Amino acid sequence: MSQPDSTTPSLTKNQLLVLEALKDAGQAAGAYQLLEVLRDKGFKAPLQVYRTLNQLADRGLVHRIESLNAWMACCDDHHHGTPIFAICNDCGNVTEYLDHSLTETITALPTDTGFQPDRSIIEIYGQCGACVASS
Amino acid sequence: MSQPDSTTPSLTKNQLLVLEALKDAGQAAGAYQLLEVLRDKGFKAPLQVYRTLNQLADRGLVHRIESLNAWMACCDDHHHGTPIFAICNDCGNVTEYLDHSLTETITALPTDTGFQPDRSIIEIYGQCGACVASS
DNA sequence: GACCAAAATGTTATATTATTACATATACTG
DNA sequence: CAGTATATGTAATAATATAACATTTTGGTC
Repeated sequence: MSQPDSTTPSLTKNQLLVLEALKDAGQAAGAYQLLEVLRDKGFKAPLQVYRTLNQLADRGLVHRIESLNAWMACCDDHHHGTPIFAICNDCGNVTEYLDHSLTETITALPTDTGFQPDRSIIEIYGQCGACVASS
Repeated sequence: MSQPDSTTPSLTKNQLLVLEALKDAGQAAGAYQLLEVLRDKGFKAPLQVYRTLNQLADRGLVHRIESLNAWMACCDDHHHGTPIFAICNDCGNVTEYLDHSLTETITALPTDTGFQPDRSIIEIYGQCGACVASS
């Protein structure tokens, strides 16, 4: 092998910057929110952020939360399977879960109609443990 | 009049117009797309459409497809349970499914962390039967 | 190193989606 | 009818995302 590491083969400078900014955020963050943080590092336009986020998402290093128009660093660099997000109505915190059997159940669902599933989006809203406890 | 029918208690004029436009579309449609259609009926601003779509969604008569920023008329006026959408990568068609047990499985998932699920979003991308057949 | 091609990046402008703020009208309740 | 809540109208603007094109960097080849 010529690559340094098969799970993270040479991220570009921008990819490292965006990934780090997202990890630093500690939570789901919007593209413009990341842009503000990254201006210090020389970022100037939204497209720089969007492009990089999409590149990282293609590698499975970040996920897009569709219902929030936000992005989150993957919980464990480069897993397989469909991530499931639990989003708190009160504090807004997002937690990523993985459940292989659930992924199978879901993707199996529409196949009786000939539908061939590819990828799926699962986002669950509710009240997180901490917010339940303090309410 | 009091209420003509407990399942559809007196929709307002705008609600009827938007719901009909969405049903006529026969597919998921964006808010601005609906606005164009509804200009004939006197609609002039996006907010008129968004407001009405949200009212209809609250009643369960339309659903929002988060990953498409689009809206769809409910498959069977006012069901319970989480709708599941299968979206074709090729033709863009969206089909709504209902699966009560799956809804339970999903909402049960994060409860071991104290998370109290409320509502969930499930959108599956792939190739629909028709597109599989013709490819 | 000189050269080319491919990929990545920079930059400007613009498209698309959604909401805020406030004015007006309509419907329900006592 | 008065008062209130809900629905609606309208204008302005915010928030999110992409198109189009210029430039730079990277990686291979001679």
